[in-house]
Amino acid sequence: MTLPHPNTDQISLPIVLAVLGDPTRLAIVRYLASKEGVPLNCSQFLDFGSKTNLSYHLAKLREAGVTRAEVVGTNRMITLRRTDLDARFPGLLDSVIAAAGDDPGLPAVGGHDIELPA
Amino acid sequence: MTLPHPNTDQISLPIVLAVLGDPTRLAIVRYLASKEGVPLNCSQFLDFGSKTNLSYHLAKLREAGVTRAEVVGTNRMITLRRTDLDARFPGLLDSVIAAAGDDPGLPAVGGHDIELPA
DNA sequence: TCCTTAGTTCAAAAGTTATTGAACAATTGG
DNA sequence: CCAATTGTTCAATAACTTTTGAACTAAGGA
Repeated sequence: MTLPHPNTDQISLPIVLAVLGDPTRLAIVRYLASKEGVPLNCSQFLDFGSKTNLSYHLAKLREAGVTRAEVVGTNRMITLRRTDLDARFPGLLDSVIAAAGDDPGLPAVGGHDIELPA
Repeated sequence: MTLPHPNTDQISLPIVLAVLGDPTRLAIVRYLASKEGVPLNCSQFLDFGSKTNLSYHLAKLREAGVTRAEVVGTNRMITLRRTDLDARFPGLLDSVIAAAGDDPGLPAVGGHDIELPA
């Protein structure tokens, strides 16, 4: 059970830009970038939309080649395709994330503080 | 007769990304970047669409803060807002233009060779 | 096995964007 | 003034995107 992803060389600039041009998806990518290296499942994005809506936006991100989704049991572990994006479009992701961080029109990346077991 | 443009600090990242996510507009921006410093009027973009359609796309670019349009007689001289974009979103425009140049899925920037007077 | 959890799929509705042609406005040159 | 040039606006349409709830699948635990 693997989900379809484009190869690195199939990632298209206009599609990536259009996908990042949606505020919900930009927020998701910002959050992923802030937790880089940590695979997150879909429930951890529920602040950004309903379950159904997230399924839609996460599929868009995956199909554009921005994220990778790995099936682990009933979970989809989502990661940023940072290495692939940097190889394909050097500097693009960094400048987008830096720009999003500076944009006062966008919400700060949420805490999502993890409750650690006592 | 001046056309409305956002101030530099009003330029919004998701809007810029969405605007650049359209292939026609990305081509226009690439062309503008390749002719940087040279103000172009709308007719010089006719390769990218019909007159009406260009009016639509150029308005989107202008309203997003990506281009500036100056009224000179019956012409609108179009320029990239490179300085403003670089100030607002450092590195973004450069990485987008570099990425577009590398994307084999996108057409090369057209020649539009100017006929110099003899 | 049954129940729960995680996420997808489907169809409908609502909203947005892109494209077109016809009509229009404004400036320039003859 | 008249005609040409430059570009906009309008209305219609087509196409696409986003959002929603209900139904569904698949894996895991009791």
